[in-house]
Amino acid sequence: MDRARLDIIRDFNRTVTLRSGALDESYLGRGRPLGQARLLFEIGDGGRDLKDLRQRLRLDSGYLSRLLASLRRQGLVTVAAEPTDRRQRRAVLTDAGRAEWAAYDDLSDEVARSMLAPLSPNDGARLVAAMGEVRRLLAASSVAIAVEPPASPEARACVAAYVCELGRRFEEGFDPGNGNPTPDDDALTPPAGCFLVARLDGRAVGCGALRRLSPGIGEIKRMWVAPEARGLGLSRRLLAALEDQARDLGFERVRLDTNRALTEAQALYRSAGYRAIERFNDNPYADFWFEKELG
Amino acid sequence: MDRARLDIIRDFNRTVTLRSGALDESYLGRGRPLGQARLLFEIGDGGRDLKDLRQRLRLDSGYLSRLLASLRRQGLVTVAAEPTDRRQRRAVLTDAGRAEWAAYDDLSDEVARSMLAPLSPNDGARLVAAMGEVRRLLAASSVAIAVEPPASPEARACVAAYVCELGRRFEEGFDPGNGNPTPDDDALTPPAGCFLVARLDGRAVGCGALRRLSPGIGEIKRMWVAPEARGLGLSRRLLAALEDQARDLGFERVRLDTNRALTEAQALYRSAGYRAIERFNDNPYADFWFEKELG
DNA sequence: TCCATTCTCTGACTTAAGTCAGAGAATATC
DNA sequence: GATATTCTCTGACTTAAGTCAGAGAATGGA
Repeated sequence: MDRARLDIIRDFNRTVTLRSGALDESYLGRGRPLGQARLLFEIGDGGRDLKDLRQRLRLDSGYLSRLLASLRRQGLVTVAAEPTDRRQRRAVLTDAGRAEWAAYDDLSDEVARSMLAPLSPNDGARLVAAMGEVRRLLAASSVAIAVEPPASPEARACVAAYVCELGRRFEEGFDPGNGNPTPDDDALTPPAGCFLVARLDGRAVGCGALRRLSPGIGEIKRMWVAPEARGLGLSRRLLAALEDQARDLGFERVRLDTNRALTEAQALYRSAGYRAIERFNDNPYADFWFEKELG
Repeated sequence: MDRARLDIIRDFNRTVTLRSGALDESYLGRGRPLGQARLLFEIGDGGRDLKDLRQRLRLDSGYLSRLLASLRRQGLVTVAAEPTDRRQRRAVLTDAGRAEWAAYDDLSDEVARSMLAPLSPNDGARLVAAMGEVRRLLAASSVAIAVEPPASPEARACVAAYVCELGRRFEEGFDPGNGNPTPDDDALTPPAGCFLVARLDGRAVGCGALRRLSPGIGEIKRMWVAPEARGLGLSRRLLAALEDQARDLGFERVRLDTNRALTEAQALYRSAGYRAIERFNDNPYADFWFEKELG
């Protein structure tokens, strides 16, 4: 049973990498090594910071430098310092570079089209649907959730995005300083509490915090998932991970509050075994309060 | 609309090659270059002919030779001449080689497992289902159908498999020499007729023949799809390709006969627009006769 | 202001991967 | 029995890809 499933996945990995390797080969058709082609394509229409490129393509800085030099020699790219921070540099495509980019873009389309072409319309639609599903679920399965210091830049960015989103969604707006004191970093650091960050390929795409409310009771705060990572079942995993942390930190139950505008959050809490309780704080933005006994 | 579908496919290609690259990386973890690791894995438990290995992994013969030499130096592989044809050689794993093979096998399982692990049981099942579907449809889409000489070894092998299968499936057995004279190669070669072979990654997985029955009327024969390639919609594509060929060769209609045991073939012909007609030949194995007007 | 840090570049490497021509043995074909 | 063909191997290459140490400019913080 499990064997059969593993075999399907292994088969998939085998054949699909082979087929998708067709893209690499079509890229090579333009007479440029893959590394250069990928770099050119990644720089894209708007240009990109070298740091960004290095992270995305996982390149050694020396190697990137050399690849760029060769694209520059071909007249496809210019590199200039950022005005804001002149240590950083930014690669931008020239007109010739943009033309090459378009050619690679066309090749990508062609490969995609050639996968659909031999299939009946019905099978083609099934293929696209199945590919979308695989992509979505593989993305979901490669999200890693880990405890991180709440003061890290990524954690701060998540919280900022969270605050910004609440401001947009609450009817009454949201001012994080109003009434509900923001927990300081120590309160969100073990052993007092913790801060979880969910990462997809290194990029932070979600967070959640746990702090001590009173003896034996933890409070869950700052649960947030980036828009591009929604629909992956991530909030449910974050919630479960926070509950695991709460258990490890010795809490017997956890509480949380939420605003009436966040209907999907309420549904999540209910389906995860939370029950509505009386108001336990004076958060002016809270409309519902929940609690769960940890098993 | 089409744009959206292409983007899903491109997205899929991107992320999936990335994720399945995890397998390569895990292979590298055993301190051996990928080429060697893949070769070792491909030799497998029972050993493999070098020619076979070269085709599967698309290796230059010199390169293969060197890779094998290095595996031999590591004591993982022995290479010996085939007794039947002493130009050919066969690579076989030693005990140490088999142990390494098992280690790579475990790594493949582990990668597959790690894709399932973070998902809920429900999502895991959906992932496996979607992967199976993608694999199946990509295989279907990479089958190529082409006119080939009916005397080629691959064509002969297809016909032999076809004859063998009819022998198994007909209640009365099947003797290709009985009553129904087998068309000679010229009759299945343009401009008289043609022979189509369907190939999946170079391997012949199906065939179909067309010959002249009388002026303006062609006859379809020898339609066969290998068991491992069934369920890909291949027979429908073969039939359509034969009809295209018939049009090109100037036929106005095509006929065919079939045995009562081949129920799925009858269903195919009906759904492809064929109508039952009176007996038009004296094939002792035929129970039904069909005809289609070519548009 | 000084010092540590960040960011990019250069030089000097290593290694894997792959190509090509041709030699030599075994076999198939006429 | 001569000749062509098939199959593998060796030698001599090229190229891409990637690593590592360190230099040099710009910036941020004590």
